[in-house]
Amino acid sequence: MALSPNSSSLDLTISIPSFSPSPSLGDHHGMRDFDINQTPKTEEDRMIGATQHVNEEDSNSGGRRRKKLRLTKEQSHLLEESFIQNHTLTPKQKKDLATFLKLSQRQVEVWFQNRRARSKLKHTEMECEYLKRWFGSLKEQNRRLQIEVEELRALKPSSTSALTMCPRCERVTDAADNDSNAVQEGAVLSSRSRMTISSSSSFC
DNA sequence: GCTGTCAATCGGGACA
DNA sequence: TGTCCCGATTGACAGC
Repeated sequence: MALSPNSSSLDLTISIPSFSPSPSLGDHHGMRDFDINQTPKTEEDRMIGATQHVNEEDSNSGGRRRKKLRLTKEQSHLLEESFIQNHTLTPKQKKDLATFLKLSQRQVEVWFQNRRARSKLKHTEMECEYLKRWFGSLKEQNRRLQIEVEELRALKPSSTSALTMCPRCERVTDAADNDSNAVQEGAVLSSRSRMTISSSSSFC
């Protein structure tokens, strides 16, 4: 397969197996979309190709049996390349691509829709993985902090009961020592200290 | 036989 | 109102 820069004069060799249109399967109520299993009505619609084939039983069974179309490697590859460039197609791009690939515009449209869906699903799965790992690290961090808290409590049981910060000078005092006004100079507020901030009481 | 993949279908929302 | 797109689902098929 060779691609020239000018899309209108692409030099692409795609193997298109002989195409046999499906027999018309009658009126499908409420069906708005192009049905690949129906007889193509226009020249463009007749461009449906790829590996589509007709099962003779279909026309006899009476039921509408969908045939599985497999795009050729070349078709998939070119569609993929187009998708990398643009996740959505303009009507002209769609028409050109369909003509070039000898597919119907509807097939190209469907391929892009499904491709976008797969792309989104993949992205969501990656996001899920990321969030799982993040959750794991947060759990681990939480576990470490809890151990740290336990260690601090073990060091001085009375001081971890309640620390209070003076709203004016923002110094931290031990509630247990409040009566004696033992103010901790330059105490640093951190996650390691369990404290309550009182807005009404003044210590200074 | 089961399972995964993927083209096609369906119903519905958004928008010009 | 027609067209386009999306999400959910179906169904054919391939690989195991």
